Amino acid sequence: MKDVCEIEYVNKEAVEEVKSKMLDDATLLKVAEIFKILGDSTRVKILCALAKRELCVCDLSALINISHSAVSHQLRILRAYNLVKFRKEGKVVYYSLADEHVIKLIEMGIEHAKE
Amino acid sequence: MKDVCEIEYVNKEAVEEVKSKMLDDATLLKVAEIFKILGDSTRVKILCALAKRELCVCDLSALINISHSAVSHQLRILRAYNLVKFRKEGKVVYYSLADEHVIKLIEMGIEHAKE
DNA sequence: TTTATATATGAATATATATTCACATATTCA
DNA sequence: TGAATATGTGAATATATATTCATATATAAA
Repeated sequence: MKDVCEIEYVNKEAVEEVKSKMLDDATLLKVAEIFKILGDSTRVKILCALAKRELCVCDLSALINISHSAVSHQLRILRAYNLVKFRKEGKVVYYSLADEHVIKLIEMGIEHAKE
Repeated sequence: MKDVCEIEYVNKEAVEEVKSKMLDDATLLKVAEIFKILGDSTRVKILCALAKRELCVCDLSALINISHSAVSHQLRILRAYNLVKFRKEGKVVYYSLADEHVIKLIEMGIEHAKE
């Protein structure tokens, strides 16, 4: 790939300039990763719901009309990325947002979506 | 699914309250959609690069070390969502960001990633 | 202790999608 | 016109992942 490009049109200065200014790959990969988490409507719905109020798995299941299992699987992912926290009360597990940061991101997405 | 939930634990008031406050499904789907676009490292790299400077396909290919074809496919997606614009100069097609809005979103993602 | 219920999870399945490959198109230049 | 080059794109492939199903775990209640 690289050697092919040597003999093709490439504005080397431009490429070098941008390369020096760009964030490292690892960071950009992390950026894509967080967006990938937000890039699923079930997870967006869960996060938006939890932004309004603490809810249990069954509530979320009823609210977004999806099986408990599916909700649980998605909550697992959201937990893994520290986007939600939870507390147990007997059999019931209540989920809420880990912090307000995620909502800021989603709100920007909403702005974009509404355009 | 719905009737199963009738006989299970559901805090109906909570669910109704949140449901009334939530954005409609169509909007949330659109939100997830824009995040899905940003949820790929190749596309994030392309957008971050274009945020610095207008670049052609071959430049992008060399910069992020991926085949022309792959870049072209991703640019097609970014074009479809009006995230990038382009101008032709002879054989060469120069791409740039459609607007600064996307970068705001990515910058928030970077903030999150750097935490 | 037995039963019922809320949640979690592994495996299977179905679907989406990123990349590659081959080829098409468009433009420049000899 | 014909060759070279930059980009675009359809099909195939490989991989990721969302959901379902079956089952496990944990807690409460009978």
